[in-house]
Amino acid sequence: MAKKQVYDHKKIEKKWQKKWETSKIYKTDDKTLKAGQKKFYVLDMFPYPSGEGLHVGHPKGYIATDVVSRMKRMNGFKVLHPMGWDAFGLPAEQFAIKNKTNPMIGVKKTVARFKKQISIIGLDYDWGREINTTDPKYYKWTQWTFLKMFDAGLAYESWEPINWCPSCKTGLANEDLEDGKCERCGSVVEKKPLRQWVLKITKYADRMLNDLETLEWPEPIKDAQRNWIGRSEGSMISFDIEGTSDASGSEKKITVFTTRPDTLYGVTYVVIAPEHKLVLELKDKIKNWKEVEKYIVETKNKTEIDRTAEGKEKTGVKLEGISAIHPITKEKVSVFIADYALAGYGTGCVMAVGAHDTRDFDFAKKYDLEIREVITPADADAQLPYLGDGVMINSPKFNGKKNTEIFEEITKLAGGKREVVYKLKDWVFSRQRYWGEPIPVIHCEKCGVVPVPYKDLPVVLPKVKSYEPTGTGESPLANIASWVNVKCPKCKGPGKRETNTMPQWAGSSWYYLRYMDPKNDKALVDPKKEAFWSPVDFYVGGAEHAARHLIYARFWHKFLQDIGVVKYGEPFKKLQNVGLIMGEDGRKMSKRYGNVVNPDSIVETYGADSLRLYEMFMGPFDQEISWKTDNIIGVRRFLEKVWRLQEKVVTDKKKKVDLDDTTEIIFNQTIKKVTDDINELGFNTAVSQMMIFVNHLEKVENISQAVYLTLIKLLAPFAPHMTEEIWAMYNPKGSVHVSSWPEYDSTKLVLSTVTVVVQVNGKVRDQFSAKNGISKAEMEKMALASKYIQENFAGKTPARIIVVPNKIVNLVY
RNA sequence: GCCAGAGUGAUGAAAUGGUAAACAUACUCGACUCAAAAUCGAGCGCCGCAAGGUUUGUGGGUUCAAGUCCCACCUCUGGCACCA
Repeated sequence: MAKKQVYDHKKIEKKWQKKWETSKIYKTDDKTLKAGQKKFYVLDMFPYPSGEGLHVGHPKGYIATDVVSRMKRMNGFKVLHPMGWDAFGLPAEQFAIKNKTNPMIGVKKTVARFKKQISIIGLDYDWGREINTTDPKYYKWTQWTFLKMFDAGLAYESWEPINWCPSCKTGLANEDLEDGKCERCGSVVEKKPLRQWVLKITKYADRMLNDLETLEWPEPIKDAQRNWIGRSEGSMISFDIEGTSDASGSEKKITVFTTRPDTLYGVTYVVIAPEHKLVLELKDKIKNWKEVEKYIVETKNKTEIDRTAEGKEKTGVKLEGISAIHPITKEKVSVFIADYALAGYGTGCVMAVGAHDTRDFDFAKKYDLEIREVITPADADAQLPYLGDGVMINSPKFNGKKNTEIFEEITKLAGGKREVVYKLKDWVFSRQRYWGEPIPVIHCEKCGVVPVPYKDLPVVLPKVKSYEPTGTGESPLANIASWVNVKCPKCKGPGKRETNTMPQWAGSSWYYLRYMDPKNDKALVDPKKEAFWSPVDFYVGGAEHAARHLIYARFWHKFLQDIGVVKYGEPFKKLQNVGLIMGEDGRKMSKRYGNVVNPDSIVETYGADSLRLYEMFMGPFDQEISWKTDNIIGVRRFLEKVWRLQEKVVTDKKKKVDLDDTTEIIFNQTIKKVTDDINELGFNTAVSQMMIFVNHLEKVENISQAVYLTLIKLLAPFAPHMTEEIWAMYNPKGSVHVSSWPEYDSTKLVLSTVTVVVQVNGKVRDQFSAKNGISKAEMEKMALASKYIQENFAGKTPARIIVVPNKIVNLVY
């Protein structure tokens, strides 16, 4: 190659980013969608555009999806790789409060900044599909889906307690609390019940659980979802409360849910959650009511964090004067309230078996209650509480049986029934804040809750003077009389708009569908486009969304399936988590620690291609790794080596360049490894394989154009700018990014000569080279003839010989 | 407390049960240079002058062979809703 140019990343990257923009090579073509076409929808969890801008950790996932999408495009797939903004939520609102400007303005600025930072990295997004959850044209459909849920009876109003800071006069999320105190002002946080909109996500618990099996997700994430949904099979069993029979003779009951009905004979007391309504109903019979009431108040003022932070120490109060009747033995058992029972799970009541449950054991020990063993452990040394399986004792009719085999029978005997219970709670879907989608309903004195007619959507967020919380717990929207007061769509009488807004999760629960058809004003998504692109083939984002975002989106999707908007039952077929990039000091990148590195400066100094390559090379993709600017020089050197290889490329077509054996093998191995590794997200090893190949090519005198351009193709997804520049030198028209992905010759992956290791008792002692495919017998012979064996074991016959073809002969003496 | 993940050179790391440390950074020495940078070459787990020995958090086990599988433990990271 005659031309000797320096690798000038600034010039090259600017030039191609511009060219790609004008040539639109990354535009997703959906004019002609046919069923048989290969499609690949690859998606990043879209960012919240904060004022701080991007640090080098953010683009790691974007670069990975970019590498994958570029390879898929070269493989002949129709690729959908979009980007957008999840821009509702607190930070923009707080910015607005501070600057007294509409959050829309702040969002515009931060989006522009983010987009610029993302753009200089050279990602192949189709920006024609950019979406923003705060755009009324977008949230029209968020509101539309809410109305559909309302129509389906899945949205209801309920009084739910929130964490309330009496000094800031706002509601707080659990994460805004520190030891039960407001993170910002330190006041003790109270529980305050507010009227909320709630979505019946629990209706989908079973489906969400079962369909997990169909997903190619990391097992830990599936586990997190299973735990979040928390299905348990158990028994509902009732204990009569002594002396509470009414006129008809039936008594008040304490109904417990238990996963261990087999331990029923071991019940020595019963626990009711302090906030359970049954406690109030029993008020007149409780002799120590004052004490009980005090405990209830204490519990109420504890936040959930507080309640859980207490760790092992169990507290509770005995309800004096109250006894429950054991449903089988008819024995009297005492009744406690204790905050380790939660009203929100199961029935809110627990049957306590000190001998076979850790919490019950701790509690029984503390209050000196009887502990009655009903299962003999398989292991005689086992200590109480014994949680495992065994043989029943102290349980008439069941003694001698295995505990695992009596669940049904004992439940029946106790007059109970088997039931399935979920941990999953319905989704509290309203926020008393300004910066969110207005919930599209109207409250009418006569007609009650009336949905806004579909034709009136979107209900646009009005401009207000103050974005501050009102102090009453209501959204700032409540202060805008002109917006709040409307006619009831039904009776035309006076009505008031709902002033609660939706949580940030709403917009992100379905955005992947909007990318398929971003400009559609008639429907959430065109059914043909949905049918073609669904599901998302590959979804990448942080593991912190394992439970919340991914549960909400799956719920939302399944609802849309039920009303016929989507056909496929799951939104995200394959999921991969990005490992965080930490600061050089090993801590999270944050302004607070002063360890933030911006991509802009790295791109300036080393180039976007080096940044991309480094983030892919630095380690396993899903692992958390510390950033190290010093190490970028390694991938930069690699790119320069690739660039310099041009000097060895033979362009004269008459001159034939033969591949020597070794080069040919490494060449084919490299194609295979890079292809396989990208598919399996082993980006770091894909890069190192290319390094090995390039290091080898440096030792070779001449390189054929075909081999060089194949290398360029393999490298193109990682370093799109430099490879495009090199490609253009040999192919003035076209782009490497729409060229075809290389294939390897599977007959040329192994050298004709292999090194065989001679081991004695598993330790390496000698080695010899042999022809690839050498027979086992031949290997054995050569091993016995090796120098080490001759010198140390001559004449001795090994007790055993293990031969691993082409690799190892292990002699056992 | 529960759930999940991770412990390998100075550092980031690699390794279908089959030669541990590929690739890269840092470092040392050398070549080129008046010099420096860049580049190239050599070395680089630990002990040892060497021969050799030894090494994947700790302790056991399975196996001809263990970083990899099993059991127990320790440490770190992330998540959590004491879930009956």
